[in-house]
Amino acid sequence: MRTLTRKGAATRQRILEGAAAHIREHGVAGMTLDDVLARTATSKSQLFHYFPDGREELLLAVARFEADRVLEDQQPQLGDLTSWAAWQSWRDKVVDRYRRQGRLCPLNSVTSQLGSRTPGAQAVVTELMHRWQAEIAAGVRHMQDAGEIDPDLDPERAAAALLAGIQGGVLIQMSTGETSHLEAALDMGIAHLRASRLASP
Amino acid sequence: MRTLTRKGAATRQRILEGAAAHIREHGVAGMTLDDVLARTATSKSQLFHYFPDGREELLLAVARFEADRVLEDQQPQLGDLTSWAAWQSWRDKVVDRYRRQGRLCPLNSVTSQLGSRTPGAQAVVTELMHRWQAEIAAGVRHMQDAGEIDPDLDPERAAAALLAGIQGGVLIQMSTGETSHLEAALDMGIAHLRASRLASP
DNA sequence: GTTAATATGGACTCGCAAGTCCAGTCTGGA
DNA sequence: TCCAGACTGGACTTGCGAGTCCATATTAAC
Repeated sequence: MRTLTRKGAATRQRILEGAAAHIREHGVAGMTLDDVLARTATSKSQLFHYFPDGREELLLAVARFEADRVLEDQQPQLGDLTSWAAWQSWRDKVVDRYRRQGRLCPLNSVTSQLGSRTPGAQAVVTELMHRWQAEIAAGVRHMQDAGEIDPDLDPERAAAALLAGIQGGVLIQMSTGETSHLEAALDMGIAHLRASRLASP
Repeated sequence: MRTLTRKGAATRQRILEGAAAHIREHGVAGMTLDDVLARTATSKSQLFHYFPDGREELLLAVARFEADRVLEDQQPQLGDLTSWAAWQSWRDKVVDRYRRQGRLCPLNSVTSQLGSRTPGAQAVVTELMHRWQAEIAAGVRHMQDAGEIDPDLDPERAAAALLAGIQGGVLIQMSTGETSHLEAALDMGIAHLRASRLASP
């Protein structure tokens, strides 16, 4: 794949997005290469032309694609956690995003299929978590500078806890279909940040 | 499968535990029925004799098996959250359990394979979450009765948030291999409970 | 001890889905 | 205009793994 013509790039993108859409609807286990071909009006040779390593490479590309969407979907709020109102607005956006997404999490689906071999999938998720945590931590620091959060609180550790709550809330939603755990985790996490200033002298 | 002889029950159990062990090591995607047969010294006909619906039924049985282990592994601490020391002891046990388990979560693996069809798998997880949350909530109520937690706090909601933090911490550990998020979530959740009494008048 | 149900061995079928191959078409630059 | 390399169609191979079948062995109850 030395160079891609405009047409080639478009085809590659069509395959990628078609695979992502199919996975969002049916999960990874319910996706066959032929499904993707049918949905995107392409042929086997095209798929292997743009993804020489076949299914595995395609799944990895989907993982990257979905990982990027996760953070994008939280902007601009996530990048601007500079007031309690902004935090609340971000919280609502996260809940709304995952409520829309429904019971299937493409990223979890893909990574748990690729599993421990193919370290690439885990690397994608790990990087996503780091970037996500960094953005939250930046918000915590900003509120500390504004005197709204106890300056002794470790921003990274607080962000890690909040992030874990989000992940768990989404995971539970995948089984129960309810977002109540996600909401409880976010609300408790934010409440803890707000209360920290009062608790410390 | 009207009645099982003692020998039959033992064989069934051997197959079940063999499958569970294989999944813990290689994930669901890396498990074939022949793998299980080889590992447990049984034959195809035996597997289909005890699990007439084949792979699907076996996976569901593994899910139940693992779900039971999750709560058992937290006892007796989880059932006796009656002092802050007990909470801390439970927290340590949870972290230790998942640190031992490593990067593969059998339950997540199984449910994400069985997916949205086979509602049974989701039901198993949902029930596990409910029981788990109920035990935590009981601990919260106990501490409220003891005057150690703000009585205005909703125990179920607090338990839901704490549970979400645990799930997310474990999920992140599956990618990163680190338990730091799990620890941060637990510590923050418990700290929030402890601080609640001080915050309210 | 007889008999009916239960337990076991292992060969066989069969379909699916990943991946290969080659022949043919299009595109862009010299 | 021409040609090298990019793009496309689709038939074909291949292997794997779930599930079936039947013959045989074992158990338990009477």
